[in-house]
Amino acid sequence: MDELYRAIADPTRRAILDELVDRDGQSLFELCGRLTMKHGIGSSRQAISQHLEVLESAGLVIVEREGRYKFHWFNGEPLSAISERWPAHAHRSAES
Amino acid sequence: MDELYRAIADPTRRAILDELVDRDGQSLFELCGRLTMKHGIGSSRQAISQHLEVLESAGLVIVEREGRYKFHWFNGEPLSAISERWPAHAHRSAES
DNA sequence: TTGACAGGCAAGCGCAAGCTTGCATATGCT
DNA sequence: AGCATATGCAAGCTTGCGCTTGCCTGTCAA
Repeated sequence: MDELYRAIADPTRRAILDELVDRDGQSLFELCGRLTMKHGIGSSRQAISQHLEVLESAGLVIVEREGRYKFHWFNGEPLSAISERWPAHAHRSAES
Repeated sequence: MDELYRAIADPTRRAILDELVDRDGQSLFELCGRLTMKHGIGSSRQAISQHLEVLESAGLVIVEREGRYKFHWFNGEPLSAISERWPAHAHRSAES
């Protein structure tokens, strides 16, 4: 459960989540290309792979192997723990 | 906006938010005591103070000085950016 | 005014995290 | 079989972060 907050703490990993929401089921190479093009991220393939491991262990990305390819899907379910933990509205009640 | 994710990445800062939700308007000393008692956090006063700076710059904690005291309020509004950015439900549609 | 109390500032340490590099494994095509 | 493709593994480096330590500032009461 601690992995969730660590996972979304990195801007590159957040961009990966954005990309997967935009187009689900991408492979590692596909992700690397689109991250470079659309998000200006110049990290190596291994770096992205390590990010995906973190996202997977947090449950935010679901992986499915198919031959020599590895496809990734976004899963936003773990994020609900955040809005359930803290109220999203301002807690400070209006007082003079 | 990047500060939000960094702020909730640390378990001690998350405990501080929990504490402020539980009892709003605490001072620094009060927070240190309750964090030690209820959450088993043995960090020094300076450490907690630095955490509060991070939370404040993320907009998650609102500060109000009163004499020599400094009171802290929880503000959950910035958290809404998370649920607005990614869908909380599973994105992978059932297939096969 | 003196002293106690609440908090701030800044330098330094140790560890974890992100990234790179180099090599290894596995799948598919010809 | 042989080679290119797609990904995995592991060691090493560097930066950032959380924390401590020591001293300074500001506020209130006696």
